[in-house]
Amino acid sequence: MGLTLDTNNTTNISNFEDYSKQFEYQDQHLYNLLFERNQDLIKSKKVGIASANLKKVFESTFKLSSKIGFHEMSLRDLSKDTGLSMGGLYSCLTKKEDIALMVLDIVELVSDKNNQIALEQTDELHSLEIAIRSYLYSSTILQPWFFFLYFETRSLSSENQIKSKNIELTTIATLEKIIQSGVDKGIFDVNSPYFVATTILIVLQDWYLKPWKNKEKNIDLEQYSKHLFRMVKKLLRI
Amino acid sequence: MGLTLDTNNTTNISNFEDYSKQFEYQDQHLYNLLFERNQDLIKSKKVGIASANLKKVFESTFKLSSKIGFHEMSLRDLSKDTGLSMGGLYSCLTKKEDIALMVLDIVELVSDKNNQIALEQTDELHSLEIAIRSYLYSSTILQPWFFFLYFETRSLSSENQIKSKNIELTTIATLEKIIQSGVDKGIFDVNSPYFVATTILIVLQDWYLKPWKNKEKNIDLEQYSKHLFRMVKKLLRI
DNA sequence: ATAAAAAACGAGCGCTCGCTCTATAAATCA
DNA sequence: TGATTTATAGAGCGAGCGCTCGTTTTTTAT
Repeated sequence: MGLTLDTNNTTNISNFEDYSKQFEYQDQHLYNLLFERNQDLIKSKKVGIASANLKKVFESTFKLSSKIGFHEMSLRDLSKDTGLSMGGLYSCLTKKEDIALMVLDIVELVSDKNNQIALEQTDELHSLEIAIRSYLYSSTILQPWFFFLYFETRSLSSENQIKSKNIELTTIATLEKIIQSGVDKGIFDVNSPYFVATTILIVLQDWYLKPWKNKEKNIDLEQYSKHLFRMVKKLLRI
Repeated sequence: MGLTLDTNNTTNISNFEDYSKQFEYQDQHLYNLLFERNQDLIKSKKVGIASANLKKVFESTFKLSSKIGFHEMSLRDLSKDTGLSMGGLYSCLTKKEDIALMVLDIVELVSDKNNQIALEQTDELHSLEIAIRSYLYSSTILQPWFFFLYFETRSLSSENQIKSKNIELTTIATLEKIIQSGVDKGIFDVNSPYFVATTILIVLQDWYLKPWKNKEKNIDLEQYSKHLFRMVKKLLRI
């Protein structure tokens, strides 16, 4: 806070490496942010200790729950894998569900930012490219977070399930809005902007939900991004 | 068995109503089939009683687990919702996981049949249309089954997780094979048959995974099917 | 060096889980 | 009708759950 350098809005989105360098929701920054945004849940006083523990908690949670699910992962499993005692765990949590809540918070934050960046552009095709890249890049860096939220939404309260669902609907609506704008200008030719928007989103999701599919086929991030953008242009008759 | 009339291979796939009439994996037939295929797990001797109980078990399981997840659904919840006692439940199960195993079995069976039908066709574009329709139609009738398997694969043993994953990979491979065949004949023009195949699959999955999205937008099965097929033609430059 | 504050520890609490098992009821057969 | 098989009931079992809390260890301030 205060010293963050990239409050300017010229987000570099042309390649993953540069994007990754200026992406603020990762590593130390991410866990410090979690500490700041959840001080009501966290007993620890010092940011350094709390965020080190949070780091362990999330890394182990993603590791364990990706195989067996969040509910099947016990806090004793988590304690063993993090190396923290039960007390240690509960110094940065008030209850198990808090883990899922914090994931929701971060994914929501990043998704909103992605949508916002896409809508700032003036050229519609470029806008779609920006949307695709920022979504792919951020969900690559935060893959376990996006994956977790998708599969564990049902572990949340119904209020928060709606919140999670709305992240998806908002992104579709953002894409649809851009496409519709291009249709209105006569740049795009498409029957159903909604169908194209929802298709883009699920292809974006497939990237972080089933990374093994692309690993098996040796498709890397840049190839995937180009495939998708080429597909979008076909669907929009560009 | 024996009296099933549609062992001929002229499966009617041109509209949902006709397809639904001759689709054998539903209602009484489905639960009788489950009884026959899992007699090692089922204590009940009489098919009528066993399949009536299985029907209750699966309907309640899908209802309860779709909201909170399979593992979070306790057998006491299930007992209450089905109206069966614990003993009644365990007359058609040997353990909770059996429910998930039987879902895997049915979805695998139906998916294999879908792939087989698609590969029987000679014309590639028609073949894709058949694949899309049969997948959409069957997953509409068995929506809770397909949905359950997708979200509860992680409740299965790692051996069965692989089985579940392979259903998906086999379907993609089937679609890719058809597309590649069309490319070889010069009918289709496409960069990556695999990418188109995987995109088709995830759009098919979106239909049964997020039915509320299409309900909200008043998109029915026929519209969805046409949208998807039109998209496929665009991607294949037809 | 000493006192105060913060963090880590982990046994243990109350409870719910999947599952079993015996007693009872219902259906089927002789 | 009586005998036998089949199905249902649901209390109870041990294990494991999320979470707490008195205690100990470590850090920080004086």
